[in-house]
Amino acid sequence: MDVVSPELNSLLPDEIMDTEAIEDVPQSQPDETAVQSEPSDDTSVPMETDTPLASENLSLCSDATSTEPTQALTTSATTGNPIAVSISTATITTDSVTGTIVSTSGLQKLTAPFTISPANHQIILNKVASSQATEAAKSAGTPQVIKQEGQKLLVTAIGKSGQPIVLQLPHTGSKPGASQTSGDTKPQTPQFKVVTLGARSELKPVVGSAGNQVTTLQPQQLKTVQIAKKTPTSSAAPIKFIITKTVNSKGLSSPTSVPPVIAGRVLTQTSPVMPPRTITLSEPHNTSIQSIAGKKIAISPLKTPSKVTVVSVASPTSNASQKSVALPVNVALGQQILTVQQSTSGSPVKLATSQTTTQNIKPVQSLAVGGVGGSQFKTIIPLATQPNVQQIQVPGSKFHYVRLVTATTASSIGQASGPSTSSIQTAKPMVVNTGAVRMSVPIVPAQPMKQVAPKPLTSAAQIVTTTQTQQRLIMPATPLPQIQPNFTNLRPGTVLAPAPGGGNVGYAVVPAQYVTQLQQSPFVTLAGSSGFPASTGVQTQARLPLNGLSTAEATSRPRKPCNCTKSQCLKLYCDCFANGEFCNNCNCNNCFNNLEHETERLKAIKTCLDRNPEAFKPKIGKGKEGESDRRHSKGCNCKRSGCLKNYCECYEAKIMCSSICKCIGCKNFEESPERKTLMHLADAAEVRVQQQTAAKTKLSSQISDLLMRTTPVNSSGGGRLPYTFVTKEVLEATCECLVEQAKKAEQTFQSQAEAERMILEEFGHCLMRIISSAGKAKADSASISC
DNA sequence: GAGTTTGAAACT
DNA sequence: CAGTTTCAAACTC
Repeated sequence: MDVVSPELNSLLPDEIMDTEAIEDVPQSQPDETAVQSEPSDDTSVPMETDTPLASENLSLCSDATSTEPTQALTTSATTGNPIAVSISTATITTDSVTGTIVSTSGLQKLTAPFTISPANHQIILNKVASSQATEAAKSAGTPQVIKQEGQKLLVTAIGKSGQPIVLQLPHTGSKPGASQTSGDTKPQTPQFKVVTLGARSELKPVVGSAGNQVTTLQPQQLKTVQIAKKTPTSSAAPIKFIITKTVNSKGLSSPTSVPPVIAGRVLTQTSPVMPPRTITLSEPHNTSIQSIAGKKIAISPLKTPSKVTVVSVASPTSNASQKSVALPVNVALGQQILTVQQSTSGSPVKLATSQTTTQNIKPVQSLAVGGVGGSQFKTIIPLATQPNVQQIQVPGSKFHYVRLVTATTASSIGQASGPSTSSIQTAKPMVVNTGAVRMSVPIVPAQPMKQVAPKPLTSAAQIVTTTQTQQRLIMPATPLPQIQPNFTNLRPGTVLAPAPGGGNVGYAVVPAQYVTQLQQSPFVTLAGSSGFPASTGVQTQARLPLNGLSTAEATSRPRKPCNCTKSQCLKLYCDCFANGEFCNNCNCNNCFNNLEHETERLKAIKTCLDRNPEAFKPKIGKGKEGESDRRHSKGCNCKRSGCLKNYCECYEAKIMCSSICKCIGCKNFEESPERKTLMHLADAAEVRVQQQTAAKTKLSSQISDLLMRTTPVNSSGGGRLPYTFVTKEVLEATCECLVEQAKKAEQTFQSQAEAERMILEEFGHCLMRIISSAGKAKADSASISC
């Protein structure tokens, strides 16, 4: 299936996005369990793409055209330690050297022969990002280098610490959007695919050089990379990735059948001759990657294993004990690298990529799921580097969500330049206003995709018109039927996230403040800063659609700041916490509901969920027949308020008590006269307020208008009020008259009372003269007009 | 703004 | 599950 149009493919940026995947070791922290996706854990919130894919395979395969941009997919899994993977450089040359190799540490081996290509087409992933380090690693150890022929693939070390990863990207010869024709000249050049998975934190950069082992690949091969998600629990265990490469040559008929996938750590390409090839690096259980036809990416950690998850998150702590959710999926299409990293709760992990590398990295992620035989699914996710990736934590959810700042994918387009060499650097990611954030909507597996209406990007330069460049946030889906937000109504910056509570969550709106906090958080650092402007998103405070409020309602009103003093904002007493929000601009004391106390917060979330799995679900459910049937999920227990005060959750939600309520003396029912009276009073009060507001507005308008109209005008005296004639000069003259009159009284030795009388009398005369003048001017004006 | 009331959440 | 305590919001003055 072609999800992505060829044009879109052409738009794919040449740059490679730095990717990092962190996997935590679950063992160290007890808290982590709640947060991370565990392989077979049902409780985890599934993150799904809008459209679930049937296959779990992620294929990064370009169509047969050699012009396809190379794609690199990298995923690294660390064991507890934060991993920094940086792609320092990616050079693509037109050389069509066949072959790629992969030699990783002993565990991973590529048996398939590859021709070794020199330094060309190399992508280096290194933790440190220093070239020196890479060199050292190279010399010292067993560098893993995968070289492929033109447009071919790179593979990376997986799960081996200390193993340098070198990716060599065969050059396609043309950048997307740029002169592609040049690349087409080599039809047989196999398309390049890069897959790096499961690398541990200790990945050492290795520069792929000619000397490395190479397995020869058949030219004209279509390669599909499949990466399976790593189970978080297997921290020490080698990560298995599935990389499927399907080789397809343009000229040759690509086999439509998918080649057998080889699972295991070992990358093998057995028969070089065989056109389709599959390399599997994956763990058997979970594959987090899926392709979505709708160009949507979904992350479903647990429940829907067959889904593609693309998330890049910086994990908050440097703490090695963190668990990491193995969501990392990297797929690269066309010279794009998708990096997914997810960390678990725990302390924030800082991901640092070398400056050098980050510069060259493009913030675009592309996910391709693929079909064999040239079918392509592509999901392009613009990723921004460090400032652009932001972590979002939702209570109850076991995932950290990443907010992707919009980046322009079009950079490649703008680059008319060099087909032969596409430097990753060329396109600098444009950080678009955060308001343009686009999110993918969590979806229940069976549900149709939902997506937030894309918002036009406003980035200044290098913007591709394609909508796919927009940012998206991927989140787990949960079934909250009552919350079927109209996503189009969401404000920019609003993030959709699973309602905490897991299980059956439908949709939840996560306030953009999360993003804000994330932005502000030092922990959220993805790739090294490439000088990208930090996203300065508008922070809309959207609330979870609690209390039966529609999303629009929830988003339209700002959340009230809490005033918690004793709960540390980590109990459901705190509305912020209960709504799955971080405290922001609150009046609370000793607040732990923030990123700085993520560990405690996650623990508290877990505690709440243990106590009540529905704790974070909206209390007001939507009835079957519409809003009128909205009712409190548990019912209220009011005793003294008659359910006619805001103490009552039903009344507060503007719904009537139902049979499940246990309230005493309830007056909050349809026929209740008290309720009707209250409603009338409320309505009357509201009307009164509105009227007052309108009156004030009108009065203000009138005053303004009056002032405008009465402003002295030089042009004519028509319509001018008498006082408008009291100009400065007139005033001065009047004062002089009065002073003169005072002097006169003084000279004549008048009494004080008489002096005052004389002055006042003079003042009266002055006024009369002013008024007379005004009347005369008005008459003149009238006569003129007539 | 301080104090009181209220009922959900938390605890036993 | 019931009773009690804690807590923060709602409310009153």
